[in-house]
Amino acid sequence: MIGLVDMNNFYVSCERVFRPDLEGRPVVVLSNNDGCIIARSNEAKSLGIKMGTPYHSVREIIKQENIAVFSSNYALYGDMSQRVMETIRSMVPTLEVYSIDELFLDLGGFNQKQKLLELGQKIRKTIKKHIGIPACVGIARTKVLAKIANHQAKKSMMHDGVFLLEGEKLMREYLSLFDVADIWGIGRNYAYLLHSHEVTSAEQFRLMPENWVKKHMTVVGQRIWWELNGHACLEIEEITPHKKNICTSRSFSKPQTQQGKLKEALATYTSRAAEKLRRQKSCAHLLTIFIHTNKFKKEKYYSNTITITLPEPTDDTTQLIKQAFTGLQQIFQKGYAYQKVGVILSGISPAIQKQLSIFSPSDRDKREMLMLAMDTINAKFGSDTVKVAATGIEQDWKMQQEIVSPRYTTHWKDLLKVK
DNA sequence: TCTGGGGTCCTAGGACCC
DNA sequence: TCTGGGGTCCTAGGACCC
Repeated sequence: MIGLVDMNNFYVSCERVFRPDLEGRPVVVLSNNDGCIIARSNEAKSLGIKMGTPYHSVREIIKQENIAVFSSNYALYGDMSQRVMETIRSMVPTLEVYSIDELFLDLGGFNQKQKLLELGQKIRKTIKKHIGIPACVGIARTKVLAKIANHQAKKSMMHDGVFLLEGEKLMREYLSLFDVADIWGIGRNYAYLLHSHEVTSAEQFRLMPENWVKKHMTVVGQRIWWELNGHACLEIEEITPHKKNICTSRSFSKPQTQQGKLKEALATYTSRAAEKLRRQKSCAHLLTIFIHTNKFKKEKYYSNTITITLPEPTDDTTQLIKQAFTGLQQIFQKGYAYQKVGVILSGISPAIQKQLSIFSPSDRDKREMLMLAMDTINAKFGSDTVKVAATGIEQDWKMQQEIVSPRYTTHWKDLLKVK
């Protein structure tokens, strides 16, 4: 059996751990740059606030209903997530961290209904007690079914936050009521396709001919179909594979026209991307830069992208920034107000297999030491304690985060004061 | 005024090789 | 008239996820 633990309204719940006064009050969390709503408390959901709504379009109702608003605080959410994962790992040894607020459990050994439900409850109670985050648990034979079971656990508190979806009769009953569009792996386009063939429930999809599914939805759809029919084809992946692409980008707080500002931002994002690269002990040999103006504006839209093949795979921040700048030079055009710049590292290989070119800089060892020193200092004293000068001092292009909560758990100066 | 960011997998088609 | 067969690698685009 497979379990899916999913934190309830995770970002909102993280904020509430340190602000218990917000319990019962509607709360929302905004995306980077305070752009969209990306998390909502149940109260906010019932007020009709939709996921992904631009903040500015709901200002009125936020005021009227006295909704608490937070900028996103990933330092906090990431740390809280790790704590939850570690806590659960001590109870169930085989698990897959699927996202910041979700994990799959391998419950292979457990088969008794009662035992499964008890374990689910124990997990919920422990993370609520130890970390303060509420969660629900869905249990079923496959990942896709566990996802559906989790929906059910969340939907009605009748089940006390744990739902076991097992047995032909129960499956038929719940899958008939479950919208095909809400199945994990069925997105907007497939939902549209299925609806146009009068398939609206998960049960109807499960009864479609396999050939039809394969033909119209490729093997991806076929796997979902199998999973829905109780045959597991998606395994628990305990080890997170190394990333094949690493992307860092942000929108500016205000549109930027000067190349100098874009360079600062680009150097900053490249530094971040290089850190991610070194953390997974990899090197990249392709570097892509993209820039674009705001497509929602009336002014003429410009966007461009360039991919540079690096002379040799590298994880060196200064090398990457140098290449990024030459790329920017080529796609930057005067006279536009840019909204965003970003960098993507790809062609990723393990750092040990570095393929040295004959032109490789002779001070390689020194550079490696430098990166190691930077990472060590920044890990100990906080991000950006030391950084490359090209990232700028003022950074007045930086994204807007007006209502961000303290980083309670990761920065000494933000530690919660009790008295 | 104001619209997030970071990923994965699959397929088809072209270039190229022997 | 008639124009091989079997592969690999790469890329773009489409689908999806949180």
